[in-house]
Amino acid sequence: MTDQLLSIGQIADRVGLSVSAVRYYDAIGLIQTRTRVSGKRRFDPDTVGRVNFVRRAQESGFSLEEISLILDDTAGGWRELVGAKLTELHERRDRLDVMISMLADVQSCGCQVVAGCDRYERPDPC
Amino acid sequence: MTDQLLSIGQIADRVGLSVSAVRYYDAIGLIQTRTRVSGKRRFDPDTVGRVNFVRRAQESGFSLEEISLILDDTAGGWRELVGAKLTELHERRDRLDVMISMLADVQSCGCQVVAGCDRYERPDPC
DNA sequence: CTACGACCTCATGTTGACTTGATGTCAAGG
DNA sequence: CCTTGACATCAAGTCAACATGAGGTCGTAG
Repeated sequence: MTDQLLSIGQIADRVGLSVSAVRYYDAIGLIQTRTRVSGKRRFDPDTVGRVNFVRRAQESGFSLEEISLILDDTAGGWRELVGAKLTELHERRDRLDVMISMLADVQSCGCQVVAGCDRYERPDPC
Repeated sequence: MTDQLLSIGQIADRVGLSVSAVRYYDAIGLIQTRTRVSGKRRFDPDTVGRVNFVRRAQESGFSLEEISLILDDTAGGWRELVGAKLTELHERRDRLDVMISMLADVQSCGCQVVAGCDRYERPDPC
């Protein structure tokens, strides 16, 4: 066994990120280097889970700064933040639904070019 | 009546964008200046609808370049593009749902700090 | 001994979607 | 006639989230 600490390359591999991205996360304090072995970073294994969370949160539109706040806030303020974000995500999903049906609508019309089609504005046929 | 063409300021007001943003859209060919009156841009009124579409599409994660393609492609390729985007949007919505339930889950746990909570990784309680 | 691969730092480049600043033009109102 | 406000151009700045490149350090394999 290689000790349970992970190198930056191992972290990168396990989460599907580049080494430089992981280094960046470290630099901005999103993750923490547990210790160094002759200058090289060694991470706690649970960093993998943390970074995976980061990636999922990013996909949902959170900035790295927001994610940092949510993950590490110890004052309890994160609950409020998460609540606000949830509202935002619900709105986002609603808009996404609108967009989806609108696109589906546009796609199923007979128009040659979308710019000339009114389905992207009104619900009536072209 | 002021003639039906709109100034850049009027466009900006109606879509809730800055004048410089509209100018930018013009510069990259996303919208078109119909004509100029002593150097000043005059737009077709339907530009408003077009820009509104642009904003909505942006909210759903399209880049301006993609939006341009979708709006103006005359070769019919846009249908395919829109189809691909629809698939993408569905995936996005699914991930959003996952994220929403995960966040809701995390929020409703008793943890002091999210980083120490495992709900963002597994479905079991903290 | 040397080469290699993985790591290091620090500085700078990249992309998208704008914004900001400097400087100039133009028509209308007082 | 002069000022004002809306417009114009062009260059450069901004922000996030990295990527890239130069130059140096390690430990190990051959």
